[in-house]
Amino acid sequence: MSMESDQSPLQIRIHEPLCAVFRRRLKAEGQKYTPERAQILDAIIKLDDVFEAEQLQDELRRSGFRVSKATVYRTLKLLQDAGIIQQVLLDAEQARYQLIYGRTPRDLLIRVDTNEIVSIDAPELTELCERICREHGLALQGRRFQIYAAGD
Amino acid sequence: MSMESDQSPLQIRIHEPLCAVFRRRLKAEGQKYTPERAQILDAIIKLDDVFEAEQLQDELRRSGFRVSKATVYRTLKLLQDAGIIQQVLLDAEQARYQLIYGRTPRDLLIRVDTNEIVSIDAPELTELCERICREHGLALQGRRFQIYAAGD
DNA sequence: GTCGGTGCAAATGCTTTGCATTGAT
DNA sequence: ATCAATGCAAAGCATTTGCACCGAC
Repeated sequence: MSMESDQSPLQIRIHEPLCAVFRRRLKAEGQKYTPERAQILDAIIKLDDVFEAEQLQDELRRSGFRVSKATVYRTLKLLQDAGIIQQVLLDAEQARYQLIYGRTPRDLLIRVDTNEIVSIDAPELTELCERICREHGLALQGRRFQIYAAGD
Repeated sequence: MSMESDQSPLQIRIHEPLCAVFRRRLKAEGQKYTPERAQILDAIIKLDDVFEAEQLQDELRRSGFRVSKATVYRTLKLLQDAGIIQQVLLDAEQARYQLIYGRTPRDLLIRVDTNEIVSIDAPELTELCERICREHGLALQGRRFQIYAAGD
C-alpha cells in the first residue's frame, strides 16, 4: 500500500553508465578506480556476451591494453561483488561471465552442436521460481536456467 | 508410421538394477566390469544425492574400499557417458555429480544460507523447454535449472 | 594369455596469492 | 605521502595422464 515510501535504498538511475556504477561502488569500499579496471569493464561491454577470462584479455589486447591475468581475475571478482557481472557455469572446465547489471534475463539456450549461446526470454520462469519458493517458504535469491539443444 | 519397427535399439527394463545397465554398456564398448567400478556405482547409489568426487571416495572408504582418485574420476566419466550420472554445476570450484538414470527431474533448489540442496518437481518446465526449442527449430537435449533461495 | 584397468606420481590448466614496485587519491 | 593495485612468478586445487604392474575376460 505504501508504494511511495523509500524502504528500498537502491534507486537505480536507468541510463547511468556502468563505469559510474563501478566507480561509486569502489569508492564506497575505499578502493580505487584504476585504468586497468576501467578498461576491463569497457572490454566486457564490448564483448556483450558470455565470455571467459582469456577472451576478455584478448579483447583488451585488441584495444591496445596489456593487463595481467591476475588483475583480470581480481577485477572480475570485484565486478561480481558489485553485481555488474555474474558467473555462468557451462561446464566444469572453466568459469564464464556475463554482464547482468540492469538486465533481467540470463537464461540461456546452448546449442550443443555449434556451441552457440543464445539468451532466451521466458517471463513465466520468474513466476515459476516465485511459486516454488513460496511453496517452500523461502525467499527467491536468483536462478540459473540453461537449455541444451541441437539443430535440425 | 512404422512405430512397431525396431529403429530404436534401447529397450529400458524399468526395474533393472543399475549395475546391470552399467555392465551391459561396458561390455558393448569392450570394457571391463571391475570391482572398483561396481563399488563406485554402489557408493553413488548409497549417497543418493548430489555429491563430489571426494565425498564419493569417502563413502567408498567407509564401506571398506580404497579406490584411487584417478579411478574415481575415470569411472565418473564412464558413468556419464553411460547416461547413469550427470554433472551438476553449482559453482566454479569443482564438479558435482548426480544419479539420473531412470529419474526425470534434476532441477534443484539451493538454499544459499544453509547450502542445503533439494530436488524440485516442476513438470511445466519440460513443456517450457520444449516450446522454446520448437520456437528456435531445435531439438531439446537437456536442461539445467537451479533456484537459489534463502530461509525466512 | 590379452588387453584393458589400476595406482601412483607427475603433469595440466584455471585461478589465486606473495611480494616488490607503481600509482591513484 | 599513503595505501591500495599491478605484474610477475610461484603456489593451489581439482582433474587428467603416463607408465609399470595387475587382473577380468
